[in-house]
Amino acid sequence: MSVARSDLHSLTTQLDLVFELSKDDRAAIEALPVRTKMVGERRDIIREGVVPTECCLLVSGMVCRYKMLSNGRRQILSFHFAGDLPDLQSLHLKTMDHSLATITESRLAFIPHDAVRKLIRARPSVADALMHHLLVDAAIYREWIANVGRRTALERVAHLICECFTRLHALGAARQATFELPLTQAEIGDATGLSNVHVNRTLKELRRLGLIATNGKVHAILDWEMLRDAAGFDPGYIHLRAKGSVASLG
Amino acid sequence: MSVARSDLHSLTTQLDLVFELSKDDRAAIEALPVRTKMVGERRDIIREGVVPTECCLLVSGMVCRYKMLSNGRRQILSFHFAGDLPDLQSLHLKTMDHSLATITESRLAFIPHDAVRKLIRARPSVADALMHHLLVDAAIYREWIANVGRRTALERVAHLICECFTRLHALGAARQATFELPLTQAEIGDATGLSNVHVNRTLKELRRLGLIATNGKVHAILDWEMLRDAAGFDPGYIHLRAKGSVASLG
DNA sequence: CGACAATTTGATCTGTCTCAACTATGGTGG
DNA sequence: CCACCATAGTTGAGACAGATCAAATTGTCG
Repeated sequence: MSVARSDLHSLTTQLDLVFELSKDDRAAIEALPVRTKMVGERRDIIREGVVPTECCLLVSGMVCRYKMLSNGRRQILSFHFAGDLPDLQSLHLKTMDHSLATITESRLAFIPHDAVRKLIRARPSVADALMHHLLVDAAIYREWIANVGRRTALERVAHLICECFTRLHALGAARQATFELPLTQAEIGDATGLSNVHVNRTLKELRRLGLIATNGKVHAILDWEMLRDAAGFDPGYIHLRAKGSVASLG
Repeated sequence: MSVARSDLHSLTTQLDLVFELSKDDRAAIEALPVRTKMVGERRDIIREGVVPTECCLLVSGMVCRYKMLSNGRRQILSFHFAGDLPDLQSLHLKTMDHSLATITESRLAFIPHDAVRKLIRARPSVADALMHHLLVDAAIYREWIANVGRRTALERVAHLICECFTRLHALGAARQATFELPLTQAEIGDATGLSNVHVNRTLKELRRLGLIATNGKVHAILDWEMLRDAAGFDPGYIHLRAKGSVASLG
C-alpha cells in the first residue's frame, strides 16, 4: 500500500473525455487524499452487505461488479476500466447491494467519502462530471438488461465485445482493431446470462463467421461493421462525446 | 394541459421517504414551474433519440422505460410510480437512449431542466435527494440484469411481483396484500425477457402453488414468505429507509 | 515435469419459444 | 340493449436454443 497522487490522473483524464474541466478542477481532483493498493486478479474488493467509507478509483487493470443469487448463480453487472469509479454510488447508498471484484491484477485508489463530498460541494463542475459518470453507468445497465433479456446468444456475446471495444477505444486502450479483453469464457457467460459451454460455441461461431479472431485473451475484430450488425450494437447509450469514432476502423 | 403546483407534492412526499428535507427545501421544490398534462394509457411520452429540455415527474399513474432492439423485440427497463422522476438522467445525458411510455393513464408534470439545475445548485440537500433517487434507479437496474440473466421464469415473474409490491407498499399505495398491478402479460414478458405465452403459464403456476391470486389486474399475495423465497427476493437493493416493513403482512 | 485452470467437443436433455386456435373481456356504435 | 370488434388471456402441440453432464485437450505457471 502506498500513497501516490499521480494515480488520480487516470480519473481526470477519463472525466475529461466527456466533460470540460478547468485547470483548477483538475488540480482539486488530483489533490484528493488517496490510499493506493495493488490487488491480484480475481479477488473481491468490496462484498455485498458492507458499508464502505471510501470510494474506489480504478487506476489500472479491470474490475467487475457482480451479484450472487439465492439459486447459487452469479451475474456480472458491469465491467470497469482504468479511470472508472466503480462504487461511486456508495457515497449515497449506505449498504453495498452487490460485490466488486478484480478481473486482472489492478491498482486501486481509495478516496474517503468525506473528501469526495467536500469536493462535490466546492466544485459544481466536478459534481457534474461525476454525475455524468454515474449516469453513463446507468445507461450501460439499461443496455445490459436489454442484452440479457431480448438478445440471442450470438447477439449477446457480440454486443459485449462491441461495447468493451468501444469503451476501451474511447479510453485510448484499444488503438487498432486488436485489443485485450482478459475475460474467461465463464465470465463472459456470467455477464451475458449464458453457460460457459455455450459461450465457447458462440465464440467459435463468431470466428467461423469471420467477425473476430481470438488468440488467448487477445481479440481481434476482423469485420467491425458485420460484428456491429450481428450484435445490433448502437454506441449511443455509452454517451461518448466523439460519436462513431470506432467506425473508422475498416 | 394545466398548471398545478400542488402536483409537485407527490415528489416531495416520495423524496421524503428516504431523505430528510427541510421545510425550505420542500417549499423550493413545490415552487418549481411545471406544465402538467394527462396522458392516456400505453402512449409514448418521450422517444429514444430525442433531446429533452424538461424533466418529467410522474404525479399519478404508472409508466415504464423501454428499448426497441434491432431484432424487433422490446425490453422494458423499469417501472415507475407516483412521485418518480423517470427521466432525470436527461439533465446530464443529452440524447434519450430509451423511450418512456405510460402503462396506465397518467398525470405528468414537466419541469424545465434549467429550473431543476438552479434548484440543485442552490440546495445541496435537494441535490442529494435527487442523487439518491437516481442511484436507487441504478440499483434496481442491477437487480433486473440479474433477474433476466440468471433466474428461471418462475423466479423472474415472482421477483417482479415482489419488487412492485414492495415499492408500492413503501409509497403507501399497497396497504394490504392485495394491490393493483396494471400490466398485461405481454408487458410482464417484456420486463422479464419471457414470451407472453410463458408468462401466462408461469402466473398459472404461481397460482397453483398458492402464492398469488389474480382477479383481472388486481393481484393478491397469498403467501408473502413463500413468494419471496420462490423469487429469491431480498429488498435490500431498493434501499428503503424502513427495512422489512413488508415482512409484517402474515 | 506435474498440476490446476481454462478451453473445447460430444451427447443428451429441458425450459422456453413459436405457432395456432380458442375463449374471455370490455368498449363502441347501431 | 345487443351485436360487433379489438384486445388480452388461455391452452395445446411441436420445435429449438441453450443448459447440463461428461470427457478430452490445451494452456500456463510454479
